Amino acid sequence: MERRVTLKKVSLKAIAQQLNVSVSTVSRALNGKPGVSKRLREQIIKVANDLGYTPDPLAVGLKRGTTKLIGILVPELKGDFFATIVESVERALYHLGYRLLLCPTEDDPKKEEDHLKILVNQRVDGILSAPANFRSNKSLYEAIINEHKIPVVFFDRLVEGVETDYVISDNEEGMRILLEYLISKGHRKIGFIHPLRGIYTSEIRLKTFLEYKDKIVFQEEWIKDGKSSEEDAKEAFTTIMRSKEKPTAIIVGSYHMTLGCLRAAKEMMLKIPEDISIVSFDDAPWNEIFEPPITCVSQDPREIGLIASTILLSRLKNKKMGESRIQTVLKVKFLERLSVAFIK
Amino acid sequence: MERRVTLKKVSLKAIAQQLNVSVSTVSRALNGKPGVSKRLREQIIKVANDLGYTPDPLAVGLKRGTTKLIGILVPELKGDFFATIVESVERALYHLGYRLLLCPTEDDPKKEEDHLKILVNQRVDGILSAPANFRSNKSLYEAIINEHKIPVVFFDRLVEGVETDYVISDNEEGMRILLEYLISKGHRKIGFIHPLRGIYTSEIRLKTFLEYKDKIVFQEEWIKDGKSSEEDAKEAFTTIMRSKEKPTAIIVGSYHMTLGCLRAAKEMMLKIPEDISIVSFDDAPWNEIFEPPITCVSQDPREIGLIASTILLSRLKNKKMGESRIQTVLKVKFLERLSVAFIK
DNA sequence: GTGAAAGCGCTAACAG
DNA sequence: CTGTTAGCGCTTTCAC
Repeated sequence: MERRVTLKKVSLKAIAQQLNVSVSTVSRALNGKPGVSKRLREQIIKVANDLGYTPDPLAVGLKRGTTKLIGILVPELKGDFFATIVESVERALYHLGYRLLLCPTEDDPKKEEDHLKILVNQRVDGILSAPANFRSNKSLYEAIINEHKIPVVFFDRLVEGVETDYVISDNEEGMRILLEYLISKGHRKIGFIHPLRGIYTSEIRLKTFLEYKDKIVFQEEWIKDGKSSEEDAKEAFTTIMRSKEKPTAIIVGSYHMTLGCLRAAKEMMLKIPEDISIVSFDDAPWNEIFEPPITCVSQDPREIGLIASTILLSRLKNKKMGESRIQTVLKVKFLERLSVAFIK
Repeated sequence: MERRVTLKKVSLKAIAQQLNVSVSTVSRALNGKPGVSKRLREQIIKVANDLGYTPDPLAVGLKRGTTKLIGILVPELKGDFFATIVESVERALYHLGYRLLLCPTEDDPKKEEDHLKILVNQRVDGILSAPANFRSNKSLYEAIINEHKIPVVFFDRLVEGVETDYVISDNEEGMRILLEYLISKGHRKIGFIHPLRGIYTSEIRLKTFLEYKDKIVFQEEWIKDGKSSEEDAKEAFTTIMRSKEKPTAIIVGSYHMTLGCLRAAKEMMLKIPEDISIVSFDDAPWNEIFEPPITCVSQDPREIGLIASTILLSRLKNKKMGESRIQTVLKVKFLERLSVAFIK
């Protein structure tokens, strides 16, 4: 009794003809609109099922202006964090009939802009975005929200000044935890390899780091832009560790870059934590398996994805939730492992 | 001289009115169709640019039956391999104006089926798929290809018997390399934790492993279904290493599962490779950083994505390439590192 | 070379 | 309750 597997193009018209009724009646019946006799409605539904009817989303979209498409902008997919968020979002939206238009930005505001314009053009119902830059594309986002009335929810990052929903982690707190921990372990000479400048999380973490200027031994050469990439972080790490005066600990601003730093340490035959202590932003499955396991502050990407989806969904349902913004800041979790030495 | 950032709904009609010509002329002009005077065409193009016109993809799709949408089915995003493929595909298709509809299947044929039906319904122009199962959904795929005429390109995996393009890796060869290597290192007691049964790569690797039955010490309890998951692999590994008679080496059928095995080894205080040798399918950035670095056969996800996209693109261009199928089998690369001991 | 008209599949007034 | 009509934005005959 297998369901027909080959759903040939069957339109409202086909159903209408088969029952000798008009297309509009069929439309009403199938959409649960009032104004169709119970008996006829049931017949129509039956025929529709038998024929394997599914509405043409293009036609519906054209007419109704709603596409059941959600655009999701992420800098990248590699490296578990954003991948997990996207998976989580997909699971939350899937059963409600929404589909994901995937837009990797590579942290390039220009590519982000292109994607955004296309999403508007495609008439997506909503947009989830981890923006490439905390300043760029501000007016574009505002136009999308205010003029095109497409709900936008930021996650992990945001664009400063854009009034909309978001779910991010407490990056200040994350940096403070890491710093306080290192200090408590006796470290004063502390370096920071931060993510690509311009990214919201990079700016916040850097800003918070700089607030500790006086509590630590501050040295310009120990602060480097790892550009969110494994290679650049590797180079940054190497440079720092080659300088005359070395730090005793380095804070690494993201999981990709942690890989780069570990690679560099390995090549330089540096023992962690004996020769250099390392702590990192973001956890990953392999962090725990490394020798030594890496101490870090972590965010839960699954939760971020779920919350972002939930917020978007409520906007979608409730077009007129008005000005009340849902802005969530998640606590980070501190995972103490073995990558930090105690300094006397 | 910034480009207008807020492209309000501007249609062909708007342009037509502004120049006092008909909509059809504008359409022709903008689509480079013959039958418009050079002068008029230029004017139209200018006005279109000034107004920031972009064709409505829904309307175009409805009319022309082409949507510039590509569906991509992957089991998951976590873990770099498929994430990198998707990124690579996106980069290849992006500049040609194609967008990705992301469909994570979680290796569930039912979810795969749902996604496929929706993709057909959405009238995607093409489908890239790493199918969840080497048998399921065969007739659905065939219907999509033959009846709906939507080109399908399999990557990494395929569905047996479905006549279409694909790009996969040489899994038999991969398994042979691993096995021969272990044997050359003196191993005879070899276990295998394979990916979820039913997945193409799992079946092939298992089949090839079994062909070595007579050249190794074969033991049922050393072969386990790691279900492509970290947890299941961890449990499988633990069980195997608790059995009375232990293998000296274990082949792990995918990168996720490698993490699980390493975790298990750590918990059981097993030293690699002294207590147990490990080799793995698929490489990952962290494989090299582990202590010891993991010996493996690897495929290049970037290349897989690129080839798959290229094939699809040529199908899209050349609807009538006819029966000639492009079926690519990529060589795997063997990366010898330090996770295998030499057994006298 | 250009315009008018039909229609893709659907929804939503407006009439009966 | 049901059918007719119009139209979403675009492409594509078919006339002129």
